[in-house]
Amino acid sequence: MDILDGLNPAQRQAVETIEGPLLILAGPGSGKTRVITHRVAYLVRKCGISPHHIMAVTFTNKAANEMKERLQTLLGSAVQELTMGTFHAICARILRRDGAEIGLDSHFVIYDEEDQQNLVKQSLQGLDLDPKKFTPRAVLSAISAAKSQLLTPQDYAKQRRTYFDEVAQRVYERYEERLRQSKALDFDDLLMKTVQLFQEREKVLSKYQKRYLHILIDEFQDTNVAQYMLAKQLAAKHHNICVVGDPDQSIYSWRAADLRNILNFEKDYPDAKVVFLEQNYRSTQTILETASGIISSNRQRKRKRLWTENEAGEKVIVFEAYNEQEEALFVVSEVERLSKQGTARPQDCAIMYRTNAQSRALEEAFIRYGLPYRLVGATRFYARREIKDVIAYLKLIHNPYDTVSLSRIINVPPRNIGQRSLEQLSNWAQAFGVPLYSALQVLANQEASSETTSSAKHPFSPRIAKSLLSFLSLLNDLIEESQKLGLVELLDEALKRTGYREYVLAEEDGEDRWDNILELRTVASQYKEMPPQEALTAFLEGVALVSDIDDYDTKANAVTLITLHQAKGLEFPVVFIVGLEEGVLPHRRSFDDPAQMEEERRLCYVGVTRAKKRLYLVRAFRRSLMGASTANAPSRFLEDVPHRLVASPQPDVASTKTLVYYASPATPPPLAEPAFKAGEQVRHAQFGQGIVIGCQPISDDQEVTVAFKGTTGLKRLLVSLAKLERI
DNA sequence: CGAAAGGCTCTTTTT
DNA sequence: GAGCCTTTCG
Repeated sequence: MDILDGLNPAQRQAVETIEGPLLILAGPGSGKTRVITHRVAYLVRKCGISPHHIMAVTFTNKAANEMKERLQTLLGSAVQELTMGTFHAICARILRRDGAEIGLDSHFVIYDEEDQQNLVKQSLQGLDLDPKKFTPRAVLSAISAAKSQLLTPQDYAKQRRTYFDEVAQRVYERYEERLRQSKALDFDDLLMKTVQLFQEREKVLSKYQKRYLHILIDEFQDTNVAQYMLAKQLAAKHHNICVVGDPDQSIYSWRAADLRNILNFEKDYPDAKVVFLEQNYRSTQTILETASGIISSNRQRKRKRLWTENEAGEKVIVFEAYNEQEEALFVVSEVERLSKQGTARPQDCAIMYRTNAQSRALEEAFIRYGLPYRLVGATRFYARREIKDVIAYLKLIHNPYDTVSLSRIINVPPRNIGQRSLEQLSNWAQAFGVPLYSALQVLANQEASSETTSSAKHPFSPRIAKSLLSFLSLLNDLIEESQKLGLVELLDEALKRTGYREYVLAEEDGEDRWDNILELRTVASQYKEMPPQEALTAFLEGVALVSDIDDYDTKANAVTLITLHQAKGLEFPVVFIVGLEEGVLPHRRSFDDPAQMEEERRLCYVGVTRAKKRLYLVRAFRRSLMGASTANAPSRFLEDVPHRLVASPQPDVASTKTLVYYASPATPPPLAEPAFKAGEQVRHAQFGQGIVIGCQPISDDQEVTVAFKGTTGLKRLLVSLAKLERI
C-alpha cells in the first residue's frame, strides 16, 4: 500500500513536505493524526530516515501510545526506535542521562503539584506574611508561570512590579534552594533544566541536534515558552521542524501556553511552509456550522473556512432543565432512548462539562438508573492519599534526600514523630542547610559517639531522638534491601516493615484503600523485566508523568464523563455538553478578562467539534454551586448557535423563556431489580457467612454490601463476580 | 502525641 | 459539600 493513498491534496502536501520548517494548521476532524502518522511513516519508508532520528512530541502519553500503535502496523518493530512522548517525558529522559552536566543527580525525583505546594508552604513559613493574601496556591502559580517562561529567580526579580511579585520572588528563591537540597525537579524544571542544559553544554545540545533530523510537535497551540525554546534549540541545526496545531483549540493559557508560538511561527521561521487542513471528516454539516457559529465571535483569530462533504445530519438539540438533577436525568434518558432505538450505544456517547464538580450529579443519575458510565479523571488514582504515601516511600528509597516525601511519611503510620518534632528536625536541618535525611544521619552519629560537641548538639528529647533514629534505620534498611530486591518485592517489604497494611485497614474505607495499593502493586509488577534499580526509576517516572486521560480505554461499554479540557483530541458519535450557563461555561472567572473569555469560547468550540453525529447542548436553570443554589442565565454561547440548526420546536435560546424541547416524555428507566435484599443470609467462598446490608446498581452490574462474620467485616462485592450463595 | 470534632474557605481547567 | 486547618480532649 502506498503511504499517500487516501490522503487529500492538502494532507498529501503535509506529508510530503519534509525539508525545512512546516506549519500545519489543522481544523478539528481534518485528519491531523492521520497526517502525522503517515508523515512519520513516509520519512522512514520513503525517505529512508531511521526512526532513531525522529522525535515526535504529543500532548499526552495516550496520544503517543496511540500513534505508536498505528505506526506499528506501518513500520513494525522499528517503532521502538522513535522518540515519542510528551515534552515532560522526553525531557525527563534527557535529564536522567545528561543532567549531571549541569549538576543534577541522576536519582532526581519528580515533584507533582501537591509536592510543589507542600514545598511552597514550607518556603512561605517564617516569612511572616498574611496567609490569606499569599496562599501557597497563588504563589506556586506565579512561580510556575515564571518557570514556564524560563525566568530564574534573578530574572523574576528584575521584572517584579507589585508587592505580591516581591513576595513570590523571595519564595521562589527559597523554593529553588529546597528543590536542590531534595535532589528534586518539579514539572516545570523538566523543561527549564533541559533548556538550561542545552544552553550551557554545547556538546550535549549538539549530540541531540545531530540525532534528531526531524522533529514533529502536535498541539502546538498549547505549548509554552519553555517548550518553544526547546523545540528551537533542537531544530537549530537541521531546521526540519514540523508543528501541528489549531489556534481555535488553544485552551491551556492558564498553564502558560502561549498562542504566540503558533501565531508567530512564520516570523521565527521565515522559510516555513504552511499547509491548511480544512476539510472536516468527522462531523455533520450541522455540527460544523454550529461550531463555526460559536467560534466566529472571537475577535483575536484568523478566519478560516472549514467545510465538509458529510450530510447535514440531525439537528442540534437544546435543552433546558430545571436543575442539575433534571439535567442529568435528561442526559440519562436520552442515552437510554438512543440505545433502545439502536441509534447509539452507550460507548458512543460522551458527556462533557466545564468543571470536575459537575460530574457528581451526572454520576448519581447514572448509578441510580443503572447505566454504565466511565469517569475520566476526577478520582485521580495517583492523587489518592494511600497511593501517594506508598509512592513517597519508594521515592525516598530511590532518593532519601527527598524532603517532601520524607516529611510526608515520617509519621505515617504514626511513630511518635508529631508536627512539633518534625518542625524541630526541620529547623535543625535548616540551620545546617542540609536535607532532613542528612540531619537524621548527623543525629545518629551524635548519639553513637555520645560526645557532646557544643553548639551543633541536637535539640531532641531522648524519646523523640529514639523515634527519629528508628525511622532512620527503617529507611536505611529499605534502601539496602532495594539493592537486591525486585520492585514488587521491595514494595511488599516496605509495606510489611512499615506496617502500612494494618494502618490503612484500620481506617474508614480501609478495604478500598488497600485495594488501591494492590492495584499500584499490579502496576509495579509490569516492570519485572527490568533490573531492580532501573525498574524503580522507571516506575517512579511513569507514575509522576501519567495523566488521567492516559489510561482511558475507549472500548469499554460505557458512557464517557469527561471535562472539556480532557476531551481535546477525542471524538464521539454523540456529545452532550452540559452546564451551558453564564458562570459555568463561560466560567465566572473569565468574566472580567476578554482574552480569557475567548478561551472559554474556544473550549466550547472544542467540545462541539468532538461530535460526529449528534450534539446536545444542555443547561440548568438553577444549579447548586458551593452548597448554595443559584439561578443562572443561559450561556452566551447558545446565542451563537444558528436557530435553523436547532431541533424544533424552535427554542428561543436568546430569551430566558423556559423550554422548549422535551425528549420523549422523560421516562426514567426502571431501577434494576436488586439481586439481593438487605437482611438476606449469604455465603461467600472465601469470606464465609454474612448478612446483606444493601445492594445497588453500578455500571452494568450490581454492588452488594455484605457484613461477614468474624474479622472480615464489611465487604462490597460485585454480584456477577462474587458468586454469593443464599442460605 | 494523636484522634476527633468543629469551623473555615473555596473550586476552572492539568502535563 | 469537601477538604483543610485549628482546637480540644484523652
